[in-house]
Formats: sequence, C-alpha cells, structure tokens
Amino acid sequence: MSQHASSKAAVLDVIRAAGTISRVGLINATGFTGATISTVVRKLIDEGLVVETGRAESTGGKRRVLLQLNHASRYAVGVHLDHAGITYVLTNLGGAVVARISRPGAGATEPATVVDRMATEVTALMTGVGVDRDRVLGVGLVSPGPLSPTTGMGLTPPAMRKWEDYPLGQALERATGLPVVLDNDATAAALGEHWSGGIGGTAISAALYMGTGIGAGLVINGVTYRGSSGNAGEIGHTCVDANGPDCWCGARGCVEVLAGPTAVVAAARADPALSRAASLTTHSRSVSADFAAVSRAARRGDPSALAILERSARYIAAAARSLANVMDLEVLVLTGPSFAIAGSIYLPIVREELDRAFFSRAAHPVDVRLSRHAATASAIGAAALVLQSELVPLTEGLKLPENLSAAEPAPLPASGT
Amino acid sequence: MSQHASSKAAVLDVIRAAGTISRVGLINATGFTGATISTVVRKLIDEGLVVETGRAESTGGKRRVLLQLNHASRYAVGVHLDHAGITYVLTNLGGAVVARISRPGAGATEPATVVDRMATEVTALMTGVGVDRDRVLGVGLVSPGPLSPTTGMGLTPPAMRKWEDYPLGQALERATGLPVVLDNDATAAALGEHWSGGIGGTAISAALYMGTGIGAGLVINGVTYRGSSGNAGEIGHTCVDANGPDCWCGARGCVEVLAGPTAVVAAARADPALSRAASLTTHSRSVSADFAAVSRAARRGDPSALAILERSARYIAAAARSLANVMDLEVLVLTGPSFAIAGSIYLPIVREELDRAFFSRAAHPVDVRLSRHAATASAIGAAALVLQSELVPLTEGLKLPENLSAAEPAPLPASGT
DNA sequence: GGCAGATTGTTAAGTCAACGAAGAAACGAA
DNA sequence: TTCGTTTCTTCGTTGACTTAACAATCTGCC
Repeated sequence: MSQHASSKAAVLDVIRAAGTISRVGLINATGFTGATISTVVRKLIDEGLVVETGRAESTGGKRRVLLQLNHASRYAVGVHLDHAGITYVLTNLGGAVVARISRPGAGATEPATVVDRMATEVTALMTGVGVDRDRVLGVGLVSPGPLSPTTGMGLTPPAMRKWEDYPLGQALERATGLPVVLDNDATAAALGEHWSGGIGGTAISAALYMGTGIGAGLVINGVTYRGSSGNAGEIGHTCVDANGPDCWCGARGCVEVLAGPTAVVAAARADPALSRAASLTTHSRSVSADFAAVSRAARRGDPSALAILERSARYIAAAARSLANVMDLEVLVLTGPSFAIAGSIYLPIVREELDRAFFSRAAHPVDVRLSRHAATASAIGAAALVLQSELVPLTEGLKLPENLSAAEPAPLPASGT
Repeated sequence: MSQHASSKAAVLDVIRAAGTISRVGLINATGFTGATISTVVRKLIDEGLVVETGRAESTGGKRRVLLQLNHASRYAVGVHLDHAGITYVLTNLGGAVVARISRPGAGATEPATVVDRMATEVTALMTGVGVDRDRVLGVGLVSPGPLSPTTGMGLTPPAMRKWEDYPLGQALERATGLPVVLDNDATAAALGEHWSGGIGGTAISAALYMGTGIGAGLVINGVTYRGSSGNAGEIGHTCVDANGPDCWCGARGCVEVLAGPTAVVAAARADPALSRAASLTTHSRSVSADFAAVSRAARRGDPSALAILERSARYIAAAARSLANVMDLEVLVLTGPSFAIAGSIYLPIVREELDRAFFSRAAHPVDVRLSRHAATASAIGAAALVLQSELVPLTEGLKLPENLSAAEPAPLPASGT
C-alpha cells in the first residue's frame, strides 16, 4: 500500500513526454521544487538515463540547460505472442523501435518448446543490432486474453488451453535471464501509444485494438487500467444492437459479432461478386488474410467491399462512442493489425461519430488517431511495459489487503464506550 | 504530484470498511508495520475519530484491543440539488444518516437566493438534531450534470443556464461558514454506496443511477473516477441499438431514449388502457410521478406496465453489461429515485444479464445489488464526499501539469551528444 | 568594461512519514 | 509463579522532499 511513485519516475515520464526540457520546465510540469529536481536529475544523469543536450535562449538571466533521455542507454524487448505469429521488437529508452522480427506463432507446440524458441529469438534480436544484454532492461510479453501481469499464470483464450496454468513468466525469465513482465495485448498497445505515440503528459486515453477480435486498452494518467481481474477494456462484447444476433459470450448484438473482422469476411463471402473480386475462393485462408483482401478491394474502389467495411466501422464507432462517454476520454487511438490494414476506412467514420455525438464534446473533443505502428503496436507496448515497470524500482505494486473478516478472531461483546 | 495518500486515510478507510478491527488487523489489511499503525491509531484516537471498543479473544497471548470509528464525533452534510427538489442529509462519521429533509427544488429562482435558502436549511438540519456546527466537517453539494469539483464553476444541464459560471461552491461556503465540496450526483451516489453500503475494502464498483435520466458513477479503489472533464460515467448515451431512434445528443439508439423513465412514461401513455389504470390522465405531472405510477401498476400486476418496464430493464441491462465488461467491475449498485421505486423489477433482469453474459464471469461474478437508500443515495454520497476529502488533510489534489511546450522557450540546436 | 538585476541551478539543514529493532504489557498454560 | 506467546509502544534511523541561503550565468545599461 506504500505509495511513493517516486519523483524519479515522474521526472522521467515528463522528460520523455516533452522530448527536450530544462530543469525549470520540470519544476513547472511536476510541481516539485527546484531542489528536488536538481538532485533527481543528477541521479538520472549519473545512471546514464538522461543527458544534457544544449542550452535554451535566455529569458533574462542564466540560460536553461536542456535535458533529454539518453535513448541509447537502455533497451527493452517486447514480444507479442499470438497463435498466428510472434512479433519481437527491441526499443530504446524512448520507445523507438531499433529492431524487429516476426516469426511463426505458437500453434499447437508445447509451451516449454515455444519458450525456448522465444529465448533464442530474443537473443538473435539483440545480437542482430549489437545491443548488449546488460543494457536490456527486460522482456515484455503480451498476448490476447486475460493473464495475470505478475507471476504469469496463464492465458485462457479460445485455442490455447495448453497454456493455462503454465508459469510462462518464470519460464521465460529463466530462459532469457531477463526480467519478464506479462500483460494483455490491447492494454499493452494502449500503453505503447501513450509511451511512444506522442500522447502528451497525463491524458486519459484508450487504444481500440482490432486483430481478429476487438479489444481496448485503457491508460489513465500514464497508468494502465486493468480492472478487477485484468479483463478491463473488453469492448468487443459491447452491445450495439440489443435485438441483434447471438454471440458466444451469451449476449446478443455484440460489436464483435456484428462488425469484427470475422463478420466482415463472412459478409464478403456472402457476396459472390465480391468474393471473386477479392479472391476469397478457398475456405482455408485465415480471417486476417481474408480481411486484408476485402480491405484491398475497398481501397481499389469496390463499392460492396466499401459498404461492408463502412457498416462495420459504424458499429465500431458506436461502441467507441459509448466507451468514450463512459471514460470521458481525451484520446482514442486505432491500432492493431486490422486497423493497420483498414484504418484509413475506419478512421474518418469513428472520428465523425465522436465529433458529432460525443457527450462532452462541448467541454473537449476526443482526439481520434490512427496509430503509426498499428501492426506492431502490441509488441511496442510490451516493451513500454518493461520501460515503465523496470526503469524505476517502483517499491512494490499495491499489496493486496487480506480478507478482513478472516483476519479477526471472534470479537467479544464490546466493553468500552 | 506529491503522493502520500497518508496512512491516516488508509487506516480510517479500513476501520470503516471493517466496522470493528484491531491494530493487528490493520497491519494485515494495510501492509503498514506495527509501529506505523500504533502511532497513526494514537493520533486518530487523540483527534477523537476512533475509539477503543472492547477486546478480542486471545490468540495465545495478549488479547487484541478492538477499534471502531467514533461515529458521533464528526458529521457531514450532503445536499442533492436538483431542479425538482433539494434533499439534505446529515450523516455521522460512518456515513449513517442522522437527519434528513426534502425541500422544493431550485426551479427558476436566482442562484444567490437558492444559496441563501440552502444555508438556512442546512442550519435547520443541524440544529434539528442538536449537532454542533463545529462538529460538522463540511457540506457536499451534488447535482446532475458536469461540474468542476473544486472551485465550483457551474452546472450546464438542460434547464439550469442561470447556474453556469455561478461560483456555487464559494457562495455556499460563505453562506454556511463550512467547507464545500461539489460533484456530480451519480458519482457521489457511487461513493456513497462504497462508503456506507457495505462494499468492502478496495473494490472496483459502479453505481447505476436513474433519476429522470440515466448515469453512472465509478469508484476505483475507493477513489471516484471523473474522467478528463468530470463527465465520466455518462452511460445514458451508450448505444444499445445502432439503428435506433435519434437522441438529442446527436447519436442513435441511446439507452436513455429507448429505456429511460421518459421513454417508459411515453410508452405507457401510448397505451390507453394502461394510461387509465395508472391514472396518467393529465400531461401536467412530472416524469418521475408518472414513472412511479407506471411502476405501481406493474407491481399490482398490470401486464402491459410490466412489459414496458421489463423492456426498459433489458436495454438497461445491456448497457450495464457493456459497462461491466469495459471496467471489469466487481460490484454494480442500482440506485437513484427511479430504482428506489422500480428497483425490484429491474434488479433480477440486470442480475440475470450479468450472470449469463458478463465477459469475465469465469474469473469473478459481478455483484449486482439494489441500494438500501436509493432515494437519497446522491445526498448520502455528497456527505461521503466530505468525509473522504475533509477528514484527512489530503496534502493537495494533483497539481495540474502546465503546458509543456509553452513552458519552454525556443531551444537552440543541441550542442551536446 | 563593469555593475545591477534577473534567472538558473546547487548545497545544506530541517521536516515528516514510515521502518526496524528492542522493550513493555497482557495473557494462557504449565 | 514462571514461561512462551502475542500485542502494542518507544526509540533511533532512513529516505524523500521542502525551505532557505548561496553560487553561477546571462542580459542590459551605464
């Protein structure tokens, strides 16, 4: 329950967000006193995380010394593990991608084998660009579905039953010799956007993540919001048509069923002309490949493909608006593989919906953007997770309070007042 | 940016949540050491906020001394200001209602006049039960619509234009001589449930508030979540039918239009038999009175009234499920005047929906409850707001970081690394 | 050139929350 | 009565942050 988010973390965060800033700038931005900033900055410079990088114009007196992250001083590895593929990125301290590789997914392989492979590939990633292992802070591993962020219990998505209860974090930690952080991929994507996407200071932002499913990650004042069981942001099962078709989740009219990539592909396949135009001939290809084909057709100008995607976008925009209303968002980023492909079609429709009908639009607009790294957003976010958690020894993270009623032995009848 | 949520606040929170607890229990629950608990508890006892109230059975050695809030040591006033009526409650330290009165609403009266009246009525409330003014911590004032929680800029709901930019907080502070805290009524209701509704420790909970509109308040780890402009929880404009009717907010198929009290009353009026049965004769009565009439008809067994309310409940349940999915809620409380009247009809339907289709139900259920004080929930929450904010001098509340780019004069080209 | 005034940054001393260790007090059981 | 156990308190220390005084650097003006 100990707080102390540590001035160090706050200062680093501001330096990163500002890019270049002086000590006086830090004083204004953080609210700390000059004395504190002075000592904290000296420590950061001693650790090599920050460098002085020039001087500003005078404002009437001594010129300010400008500070910057020392981008090349530390690195982090981000791994996005999915059954379709594994994406690895190596980022520097600023969250910029230094190297990246993609490899086949986990498939039906044994967890232990996959972990060994990942360790090898992480090493290859680092040596490939000549980054020393001891300058790497750790590995962030994200994957779809809920998973416990600390120890590494397991993933429980549709087709990865083997991974349930497998101590993924510990295993990868042993195999790589680096600290490992686990999290959900949509959450990570949101953090990645916050970290490297140029989202300023302490916004309340969300990342709408579309892969084969739809999810959202939430970042509140620079901290990811996970909910009570790590499943927060489950926007795919937002109801956008109470009388709509059934969903496997038990409800009706979920946005995923009405507008997800699977629904888009199904609608396209139902149209023979479009199926031919987009070469959706066989049934063997993956949903993402088919979705990409439909998107290409739409970009070529195929009217029925465009209609299908716009219909999808309108549903997703409605869900996004509901999310923005409930969270009172400032920033919404579209990201993930599917938006990497079709983002240009979705973006204007979501943006229009939020301009027109966001409840608090009188107070402030919602800034809707397309991620610049939509395809690798989760992997980048995984690395950002490491940067955030490993950079500063964050004391500890919220000790769980024990069960109160159990903690107390049977009380006697009161004898005092 | 200074942290230190202060051990005092944490300890008080745990004592309140537990009802009765020993120092050792506090050690386990908060994670602080015995030394810290010892000194903090002594301070709290010195201030009169806590009393020793008995002993527990021995667990092999010295018997634990049990602690309790000194409920009668401090009080707080909660005011729910609405154009239809003003509700006042006086609560003790535990959030229990000691006195309450209801008075006519603000109507079209001048703000200054209303503030004077409120000050008089607050005084009457306190003297009525013989509570001294210096044992009252402050006044919490909540009302529908967004408003800035600190200074007291204004409310901007439909029909209260006069109040815009009126310095409500300062005016009431001067008029009563007590500290004033302002907030949104749905948010306050959520906090009130957290505070007095027996919601244990640090849950993630929401209050679904239905008056004439629909809103939600969010409490995350005991802290209200307000969003970037204080409008968080705006669930009334959640889309539950993307092809539904237009809403004044600019969107279509908002739950408020489809299922809010206004919609319920309109549907009932459209049915001549029901209109007669529920005596919805004139058009002059208020929406809430008509809604109450429909609810009474339903409880008497009128099938069409029941059908209308169940239809409404189903839409609201869908919105509640979307909210629970996105926030990964643990607890959802139905509260507000409309649920005070019709909660017994809505509760089972919302509960069923969340049992059946809440996304993370495998990990944990959502505990759906009906508030025990639905009619006065907001006023109680307003008092809780005071208890929370005024009880412990919370250092300060998050200094806003200034605009970074503006804080820095034009930087010169870098000269360092 | 040189000095006044402004602004930036550092150092030193003090404050406060929380911790660890050791002691004091209360209790049950032998 | 004595012992071991558990509860609670006291004391000295640590670490983060602040206030206050000071040193360093720059502009502008004579």
